[in-house]
Amino acid sequence: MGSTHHQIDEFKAAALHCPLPAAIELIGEKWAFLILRGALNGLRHFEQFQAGLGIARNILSNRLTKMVDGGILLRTADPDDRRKVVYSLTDKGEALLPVVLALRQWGEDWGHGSQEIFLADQRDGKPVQRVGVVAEDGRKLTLRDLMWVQKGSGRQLRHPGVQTETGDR
Amino acid sequence: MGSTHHQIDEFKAAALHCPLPAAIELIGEKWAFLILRGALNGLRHFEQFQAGLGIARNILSNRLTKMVDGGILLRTADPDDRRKVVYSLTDKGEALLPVVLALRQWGEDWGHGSQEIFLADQRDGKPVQRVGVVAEDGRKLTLRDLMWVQKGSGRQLRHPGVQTETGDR
DNA sequence: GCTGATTCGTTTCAGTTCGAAACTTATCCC
DNA sequence: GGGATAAGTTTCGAACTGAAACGAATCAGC
Repeated sequence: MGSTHHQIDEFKAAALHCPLPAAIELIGEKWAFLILRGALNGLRHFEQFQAGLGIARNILSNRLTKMVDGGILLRTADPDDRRKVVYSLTDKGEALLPVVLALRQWGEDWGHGSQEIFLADQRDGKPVQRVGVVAEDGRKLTLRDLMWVQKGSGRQLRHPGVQTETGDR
Repeated sequence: MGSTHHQIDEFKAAALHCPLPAAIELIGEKWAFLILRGALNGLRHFEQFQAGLGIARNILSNRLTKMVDGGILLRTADPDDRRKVVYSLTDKGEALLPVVLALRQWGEDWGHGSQEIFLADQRDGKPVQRVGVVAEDGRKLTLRDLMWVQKGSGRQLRHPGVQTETGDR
């Protein structure tokens, strides 16, 4: 039972209650994420998503159903044209905006296609701040500034990222 | 050519230069994202990822290679044990922390497994702020507070999310 | 230096998912 | 009524996934 196994166990224990795997089941998939981006940008109908994203119709149908079931999208009949269905974001879906924007900014930063467009505050037209991890006092934090703390006890658990290397013996 | 097609064209034009699809190719996939989470939490070796995530070995191998090729992970020989390989996050990989944290917070907010652990500032042990979209003046913004603006021209392009409904005729 | 265990993969193969195209149903417009 | 449009569903070959077995290199003990 060396350092390695202890670390895996600790990780697995923490992962048991981690909300990430469930979240990833819902939107941690190429098309689901692109559908979400489309919805955030105003796409609302099946044909819009299909033509806009270039996704196969059966896959689109499948993903929309999953996202509706997952509470991200709302499926309603279009009152103006009953052939159409309106897929609109729920509050839960809109709450994913920071995730999408964070990934978008990351992509811009690291050269995955730059952009001649930016997201701005409607009130004054000024660009929004970068999404980031911010301390209570406003300092921008990086991985090495962070630690996990257990609620209640306040016990410090582990530094994410930085290794203790020869930690236990 | 009604409102619908115009909207698709506009979306597709914007999507052409959007960094998201490329970013999603790299980490917009269940296992890649979980590997990233593992790496952010200190996993470094093949066996750690395999046992910690419960991923099939061939898939893990494939994903690690893609993430190394994508510049998110660095593959180095372990100097202390040449059987081992160290997978460590590059700066580009660490820069994904806000994305992971944003998704984690979203999962917590919307009931995908709560957590008795929180991420804190090492300096004072206080929890980090919520990740979000913030205006230049510090106001927290929602989808309806935003608009796209073209760089240079300053031309306002579209409100994300909210529809003009009967916009063009 | 021999033996067995560990680490990081690769190979194999059955099962699942994906995707392009054709098809179906309901609705709209004229 | 007739043609077009919207939202799917069906079909079927290609691609991907995952469990298990296998393989090469290294290590630790003796």
